[in-house]
Amino acid sequence: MGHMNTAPEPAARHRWLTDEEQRIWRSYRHATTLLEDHLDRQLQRDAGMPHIYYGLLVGLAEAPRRRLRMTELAMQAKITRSRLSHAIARLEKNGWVRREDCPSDKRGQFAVLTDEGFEVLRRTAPGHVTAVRQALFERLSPEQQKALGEIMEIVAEGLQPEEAGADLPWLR
Amino acid sequence: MGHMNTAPEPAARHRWLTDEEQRIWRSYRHATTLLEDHLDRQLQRDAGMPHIYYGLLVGLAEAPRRRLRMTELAMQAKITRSRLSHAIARLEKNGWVRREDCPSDKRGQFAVLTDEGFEVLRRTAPGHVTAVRQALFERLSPEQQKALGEIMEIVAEGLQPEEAGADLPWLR
DNA sequence: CCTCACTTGTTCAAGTTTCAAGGAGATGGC
DNA sequence: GCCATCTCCTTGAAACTTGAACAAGTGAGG
Repeated sequence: MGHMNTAPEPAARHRWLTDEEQRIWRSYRHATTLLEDHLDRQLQRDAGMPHIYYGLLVGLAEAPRRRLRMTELAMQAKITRSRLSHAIARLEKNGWVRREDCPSDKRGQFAVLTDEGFEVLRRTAPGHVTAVRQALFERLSPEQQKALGEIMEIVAEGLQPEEAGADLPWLR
Repeated sequence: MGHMNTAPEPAARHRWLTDEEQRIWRSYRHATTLLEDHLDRQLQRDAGMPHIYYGLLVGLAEAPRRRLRMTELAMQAKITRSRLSHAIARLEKNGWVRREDCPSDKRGQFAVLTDEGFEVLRRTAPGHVTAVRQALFERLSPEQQKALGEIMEIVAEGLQPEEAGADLPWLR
């Protein structure tokens, strides 16, 4: 919206990125794009699904009784309920997930990992881990790995959809 | 492919991630997902296009005569030609980009940033830079910024589609 | 009870991305 | 010149994502 020098926001907020910051930002964009594409293709090829769908199966596999309410799964995967609904429909068609009604809340649905889904995971997880290891961990020193973890934690913390904004409801 | 203990690859390659590595990997996934979603919504709201499309306009704005061959633009943005073709079609419909034939190669097309497209960029760039700054740079110490740049450069280097694999053609 | 506000999950339509296929032009050997 | 082959870019269909709208259910306060 605001775009001129005397806009509502202080001028300091409109300052450009320094050359160094631009360089860092470009590297970030470049690397994250390449890595996501790489893993997406790896999983599409080896497991027949995109990375995000794989993450859903992992989420279910780690949950008690291998099931999670739709909303919980959506939050854990950081996607909208709508997107999850479509995704589960597809995974259900594959036979890897099954829906179950929630007895205590008639609106609720559980997404349940089937044995077949678990099997897919068991079969493809090693290859996926290898891909992550080769692309990331094998290339970074222990110090860099530690730094990366800290940095990403800070960034994520600043963007939490709920926790951070919950006490400032008037902002949205 | 391989999935049992005595598979073609050495057992060492199948070792799981340590707890620490898993923590780092989760933070990475979490942060990059949130940041991309955040910027995508910011640009969809303020500029009426997804982040990647915005990046295409920036690429054109920085090019000599504000134009680039389709293939060059696709490489710079790290997307397929097909995807670019669809994207440019949409941006053309918005009046922000125009196609021009290449005189020296009749197969070739230039994507050219229109004045209107440049204007959109001029109007929305400050807000975008602010979003990046707030989400990333304002939260990291100078040392962390430096580390992030180095890490991302290393990761990107290992995933270059062409440069890196070109001398190992038998791998793909 | 009843009602109003909220939550849960789905659906629809529009937009985006992917993949395979293909038209058209360039290139290089013969 | 001619042919096979490669490159440039587009196309179409299927898969995936998004945001708004919605039906159904919950729950707190009267």
